[in-house]
Amino acid sequence: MAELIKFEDTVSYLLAKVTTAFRNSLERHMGKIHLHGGQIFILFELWKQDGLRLIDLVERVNVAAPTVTKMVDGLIEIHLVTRTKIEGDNRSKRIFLTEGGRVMRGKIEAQWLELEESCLTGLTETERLVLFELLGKLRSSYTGAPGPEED
Amino acid sequence: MAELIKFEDTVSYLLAKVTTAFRNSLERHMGKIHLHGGQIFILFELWKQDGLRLIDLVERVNVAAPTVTKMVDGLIEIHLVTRTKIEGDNRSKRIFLTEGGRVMRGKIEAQWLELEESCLTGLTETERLVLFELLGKLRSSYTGAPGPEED
DNA sequence: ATACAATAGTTAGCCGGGTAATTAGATTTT
DNA sequence: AAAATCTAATTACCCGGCTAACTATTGTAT
Repeated sequence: MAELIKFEDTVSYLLAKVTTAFRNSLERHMGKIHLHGGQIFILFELWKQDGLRLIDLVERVNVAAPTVTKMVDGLIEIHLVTRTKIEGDNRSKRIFLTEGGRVMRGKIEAQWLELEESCLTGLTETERLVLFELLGKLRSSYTGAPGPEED
Repeated sequence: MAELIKFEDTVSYLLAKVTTAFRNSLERHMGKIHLHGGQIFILFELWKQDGLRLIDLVERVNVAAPTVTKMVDGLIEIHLVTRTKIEGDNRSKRIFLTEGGRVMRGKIEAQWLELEESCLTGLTETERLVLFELLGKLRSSYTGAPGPEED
């Protein structure tokens, strides 16, 4: 008879629990400044380089195109970005920060620091560094390896 | 002038990226056996104790009641569980595994091990242990601390 | 010029999370 | 007994992810 896995003893199990908890915490923190958790990743990229096309955001944020469309829709509704046609290519559109979108950075940074602190309480400085390192490895193990496609 | 945060250098940023990557990987692995990523956490609990009420699953899985309702709906559709009224309290219902639901455990364990290995490739045994430890601390920092509620 | 292929973006619809409001039944208070 | 409260579950609706399919436009081949 096959022996049973203790799911709770796997990294994947803990990852599942931690990731939903983190998403909730992110949403709660950003909700305090009337934003949603996903939108800020669009802003992160626009702060680095304004006027990106949707497809550029898709590459940089690493989520699917329809997801970016919806996030941008939300940001347009609250007047943090605009979406304008490109001259020379009627397919593309550029997304630009509004003044409000630029100003929002301060509030988001404040919430981000709170978020960071709230999830790292209880960890020593060394543990934080190690965690950062390991999460980085996890990330690249996902993005790097395409994974088996057999069905 | 306020100095700008490098969001990419925070644990929260990496956590966000790992979160979506992990969720995608989970969905892809479970999709291979025609399941969805959230449903298995219901099964985990029913394998430990069959016949739980919805509210019991809410506590154990740690997601909101409507989410559990939807997951159970999905599991009923594919005939892995049933939902039956309780005698003595017409508000509650118990969720029971079907034979198919019990048999599915083997397939899920296989996919789970693949998932685990795919995300841990590139980590040494020591790193895996440390990661497990740190994720455990993260988890309890979320579940343990209610967090500030000031608005 | 015409046909075909590639690209940019959106729409539709699904699951996983959430909150708010609702229904129905059980309990408690008066 | 009647009213009020609490509890269990569902429904409706939101955002964050996805895939598939569709619209337009641009580019390329014939």
